[in-house]
Amino acid sequence: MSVKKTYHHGDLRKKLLETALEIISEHGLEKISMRGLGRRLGVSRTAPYRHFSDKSALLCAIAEQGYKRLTAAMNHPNQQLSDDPLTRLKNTGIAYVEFAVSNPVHYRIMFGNEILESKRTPELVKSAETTFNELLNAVKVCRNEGVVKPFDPYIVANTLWSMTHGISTLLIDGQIQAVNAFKGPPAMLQAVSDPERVDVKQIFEHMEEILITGLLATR
Amino acid sequence: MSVKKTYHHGDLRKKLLETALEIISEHGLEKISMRGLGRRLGVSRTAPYRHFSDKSALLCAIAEQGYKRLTAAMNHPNQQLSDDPLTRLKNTGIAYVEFAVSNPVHYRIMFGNEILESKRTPELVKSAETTFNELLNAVKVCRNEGVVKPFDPYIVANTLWSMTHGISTLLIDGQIQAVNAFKGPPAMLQAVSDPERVDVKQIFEHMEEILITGLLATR
DNA sequence: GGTTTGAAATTGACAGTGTCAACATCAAGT
DNA sequence: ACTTGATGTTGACACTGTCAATTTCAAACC
Repeated sequence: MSVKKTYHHGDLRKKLLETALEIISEHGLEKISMRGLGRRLGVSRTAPYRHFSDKSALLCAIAEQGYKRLTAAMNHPNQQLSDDPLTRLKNTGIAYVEFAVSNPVHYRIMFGNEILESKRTPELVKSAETTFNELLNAVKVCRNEGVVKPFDPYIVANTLWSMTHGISTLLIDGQIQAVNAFKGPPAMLQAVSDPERVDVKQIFEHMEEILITGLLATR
Repeated sequence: MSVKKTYHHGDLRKKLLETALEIISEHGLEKISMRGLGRRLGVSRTAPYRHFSDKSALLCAIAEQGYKRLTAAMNHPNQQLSDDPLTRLKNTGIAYVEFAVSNPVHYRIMFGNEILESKRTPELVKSAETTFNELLNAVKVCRNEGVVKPFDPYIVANTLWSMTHGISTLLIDGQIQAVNAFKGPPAMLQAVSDPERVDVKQIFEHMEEILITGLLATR
């Protein structure tokens, strides 16, 4: 297994993405740098620029990858077994949150402020749209089959997205008093304090019940 | 009105916070720098360090200010006129979103990834907790008065927070296809494409209706 | 097979950053 | 008058993103 030291790396682009994710997982999003990336890969400091015009372009590529994986997760056959469109919608939501929890690095890049809106690549924009349309379709099916009130599907989709995104954020990095908030129900505290064992389904189901049946007391 | 050039600035700390907000509003969050701040204030590059141990500490101070204003907005008498606790809860939500829309710089710092979790100042943590407790209390009152199903108040509060946060994010910078999503209902398109005229109430009320009465079709 | 060419990788350079350590200034209290 | 502690300054270090000019080399073409 000789390590041949060629001038041309071969598949630097792929390695760059891989290594970027490694560095971010290990040392945090703020530590990633084009130069450091080159250093770690035994390549010059500007070599990465042959594959990504920008630091922003690198992050866009990671985010794009994230959206594609997210879409795949939401589409995964396991999520779509049921005949009931509402169940499928719910499973889509669970898949979303599960993706966020198990891919926090991607998720943070996808929805953080590191990528300026003006610097989003067309590919990134497109894959984000695809993801959203996935959710939107699930909602539309529910509506067409009459299992859901005839609200505007866009609004419903955005509501669902807001909630799942909210849960994801809470789970990933306990914004504001979120972590404390979860101290209420013991099961959730455990879930949060031991991220490896988050029972996404359980948490999601609580919120989902609220969303489906409504908050208002029935008297 | 002579400009006296004293060695000691006088109220540099205050000026630093003000100017930081200016710079971020004008040039974006990624352009803020301790050195630039000193430069703009006609002071040396390390002078800001006399008032904020860190760049992170500066951002924490801004975020803290944000939480305090947010709490005040949620507590504002105008929001709390009604006798109906559910109406008051709803008004609290509206106040939240309105705060986010009219203080996007603060909001982004409060909920962005710029401040590492490990670097949050105790003051920041405390004011964030206070804000969350505000919401939590509004929920508890609803529950105690029986206008809301007896769900766990922590979960309800987190659900509400997720939704309001989601809307706020959508309104502030149109994540994923959010902006397109709002193209559905014309009123919302207008709201989003002309941020000065966002009718927060209208948007919030759609989502709020879903949350209150539930998504499920009543047959 | 030799030559051309274009992608990939390199080095040098510039301007900017956060932050530390040593130092200067000055208002206020002893 | 003297000390002192808070505030502001300068120099320095090790980084960063990114540009321009340059080298290397594998593959395509005659």
